[in-house]
Amino acid sequence: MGRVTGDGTVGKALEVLDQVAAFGRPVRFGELLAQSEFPKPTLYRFLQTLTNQQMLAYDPERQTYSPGLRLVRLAHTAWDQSTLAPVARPHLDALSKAVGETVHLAQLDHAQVLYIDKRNANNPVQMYSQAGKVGPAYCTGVGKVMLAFLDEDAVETVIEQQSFHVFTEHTLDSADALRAELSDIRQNGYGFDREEHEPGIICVAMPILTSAGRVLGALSVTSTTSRTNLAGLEAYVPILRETADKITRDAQNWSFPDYQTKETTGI
Amino acid sequence: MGRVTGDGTVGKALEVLDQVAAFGRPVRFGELLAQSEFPKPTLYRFLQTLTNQQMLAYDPERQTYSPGLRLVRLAHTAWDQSTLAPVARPHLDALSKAVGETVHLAQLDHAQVLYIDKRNANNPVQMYSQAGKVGPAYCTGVGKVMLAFLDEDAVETVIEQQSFHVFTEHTLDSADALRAELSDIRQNGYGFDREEHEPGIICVAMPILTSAGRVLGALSVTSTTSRTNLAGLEAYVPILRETADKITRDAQNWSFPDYQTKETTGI
DNA sequence: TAACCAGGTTTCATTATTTGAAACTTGGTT
DNA sequence: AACCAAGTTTCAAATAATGAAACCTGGTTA
Repeated sequence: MGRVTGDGTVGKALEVLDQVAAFGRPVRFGELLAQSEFPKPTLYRFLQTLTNQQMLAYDPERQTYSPGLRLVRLAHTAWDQSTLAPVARPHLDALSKAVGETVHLAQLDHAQVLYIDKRNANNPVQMYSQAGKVGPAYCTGVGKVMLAFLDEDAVETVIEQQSFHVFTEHTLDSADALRAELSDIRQNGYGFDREEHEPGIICVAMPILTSAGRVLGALSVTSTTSRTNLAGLEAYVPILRETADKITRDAQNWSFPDYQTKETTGI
Repeated sequence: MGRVTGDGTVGKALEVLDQVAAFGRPVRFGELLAQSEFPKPTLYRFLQTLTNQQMLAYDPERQTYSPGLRLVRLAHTAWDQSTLAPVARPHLDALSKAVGETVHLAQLDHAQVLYIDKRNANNPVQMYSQAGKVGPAYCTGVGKVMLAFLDEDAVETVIEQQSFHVFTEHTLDSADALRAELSDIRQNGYGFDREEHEPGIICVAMPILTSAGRVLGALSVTSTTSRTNLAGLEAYVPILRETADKITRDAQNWSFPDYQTKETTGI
């Protein structure tokens, strides 16, 4: 009965779009209907509209829907305009060259980590495969360092939304464990992923903050337990900090909020 | 009065989204209003809804809208599911290594070229910067080879939509010039960009076709007139053809339409 | 200080669109 | 030939979108 989506028709249509994307593979009308809150003709019309609008692609051969090319076009602008990526790019390149390990740039989106850019030391390139990918905040290096520097009520809101799904034996599995970890991170100024998300995978992560202390994003250097250990990764902290500082500075000169106050903007 | 967008409210909202993206920079309400066909409160509400839905990001400091992070998330799925990129990736890597020049993968979207992936020989990575970018079909190598292998009525539809803006002294500036060029390309099986889009920039391009001859996309190797010439680029035709064939084959094994007939799918 | 103004936001009766139960098609199967 | 699952269309009722006008609000000018 009550409102389900908010934001009227547009919100509902976008919910359908998310639903299609969530399948992660081309999906049939019936499959969507089975788990849709919308009645048949309503869902049908949304799919038609979204397909018309190229937000979905329809394969008539297989009668399946997938996210459409218009999203790729739009995301190009979004990535270039609403993320740290363009500002961070040269610094990420330099960091990658210096450390010779996989490097990530991430931002917080809702209560999740959104990967924005990546440098893969060994087989270079790859990437869109990673950019746009989302991951859990409570068990990744970048996620935890971003949470650590949110203000107190924001962090609680985000903590409530974590699933605390246990991926490995090291995964933090409760809000309290996470709070303790965040407190440590605030002390140190950086954090680790101690095989919390994937066995054998470890990383050091550094937040990117504005001069006012607001969280912009995070950087990390990732490796494996077979190649190094946490102490080894900790050696990257200075260069990570420098890189983060440079990104902060460039973001300031570019156009990020929280920077140019009314006074400096004025005239 | 008459319908403007089709697709009702959702179509209108997406039109606003496009309008914001088209600015290519954070944009204020007033600027949008000035060139919007919607009255003030209507535009206002669309912006609110889209912002709510994270399709737009609002910067309260500067009172500006930009495309939002939700697009980046959604595009990740779209790129991975509705483009040739995941199938082509290893072949593009190999091609890039072999030729040591910049390599592009593109698809046709509306009447435009949509760049899907890229390998930059010298400074590797970059990319999302390119992936999602659109370009003209009538004056790029990838654009022309894709047009050349469309069926006759499809190609005419697309030709009608070309702007024939003159970028350089070599730009094809009429439908007839383009038709002649496409005919040549059909003969050869591949095409060139002879500094038609940017002075000094040349490329060889190869279409990627299904076994039934339908256009899936195109590959190109790009260089500069200071480093090589068309004859030099033509040497890459064999490896381009091989690469395109491999992509065709893999696309077949993966899941592209026009391939698995009811018989092979059915059991 | 007061009047003014541009840019942005809200109201609310009118209008147009969305909604979904039910009926209908279609292609494939018993 | 009857049946069935999956997808598509209809149409009156319910709902949401619309936009002219009024209203804020912070900054600027007289």
